[in-house]
Amino acid sequence: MFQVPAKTQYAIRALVHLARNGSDSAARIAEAQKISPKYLEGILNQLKLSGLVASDRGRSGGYRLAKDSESIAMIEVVRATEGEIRPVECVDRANLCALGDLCMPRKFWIGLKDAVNSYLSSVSLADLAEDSAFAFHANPSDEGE
Amino acid sequence: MFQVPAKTQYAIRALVHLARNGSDSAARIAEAQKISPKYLEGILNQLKLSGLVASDRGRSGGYRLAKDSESIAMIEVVRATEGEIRPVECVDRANLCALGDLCMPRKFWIGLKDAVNSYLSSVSLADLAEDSAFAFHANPSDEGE
DNA sequence: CGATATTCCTAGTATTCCCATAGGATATTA
DNA sequence: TAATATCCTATGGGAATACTAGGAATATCG
Repeated sequence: MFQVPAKTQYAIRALVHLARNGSDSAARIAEAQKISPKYLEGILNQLKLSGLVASDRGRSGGYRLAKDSESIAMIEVVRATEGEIRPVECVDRANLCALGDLCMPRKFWIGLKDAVNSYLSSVSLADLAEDSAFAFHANPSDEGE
Repeated sequence: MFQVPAKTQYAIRALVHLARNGSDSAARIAEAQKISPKYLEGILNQLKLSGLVASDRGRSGGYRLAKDSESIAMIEVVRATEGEIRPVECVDRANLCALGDLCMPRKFWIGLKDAVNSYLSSVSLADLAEDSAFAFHANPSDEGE
């Protein structure tokens, strides 16, 4: 469950690459990050449409971050590639659910959405770009074996 | 993103039905909950293998909860239908990731996993079964329109 | 005993989504 | 003008999802 699509993982790695290297072409990012070049092109375009990166065409063109990595929250990246966090359709449609009274788990899903949104909002691209070993979480998983 | 599969939604609704009604056949649960009957059969079987429900065959058989609804955490339900929460493959494989140094987002994903696990562990089936309007979350979403 | 109602098991299928590839049009610059 | 980019559209393979179908095994009730 909650398997993150390759597209989102690629987007994140590409953005970290830009945060660290400043500016680069899609082809070079793809090579450095071991991502299918043509596929990455489309992803970068999507990130551009969402305002996360800017691009320049032509011979010495390429992509760069459209704003400081500190001010890019990871939830923006996820929204850019996958849209809004929405465990079930009815979470953000007020009380309109086709199931009516059968939709008793709705508040439960809203709680899940809030938990995920809250975490993704608390981490910035800059946090990922600095490669020091830091903890994102309060209740760390077992790492010790 | 994070779209919850129909299977998991069905499992939850079926379990709430059992928590409220005590015991029932797959066919009647399916009818009451508007779920494809044959599909639900398989799901209930899966829940049985995970130890969440018990079953009796034969004419007056059916399904019932294998333990109190208070002691069934929602994470158990999710694990029963979808397996472990695992945003990316390498989250629970210590530091062994095929990407090696390129896997800088690993700690980020572990943090997400922890956030989701923590929430799903904090809610019980009993919480869902009582139909009073209660809040599962600390930072509620906008509900006001 | 026999009809009925149930769970249990296996196989198949239609659809959808994801990931990637291909080819080229458009733009910029050295 | 040649080279190097981004940008745009279309397409295909593969996997997963959500069912569907048919029946075997099991228990109950008259």
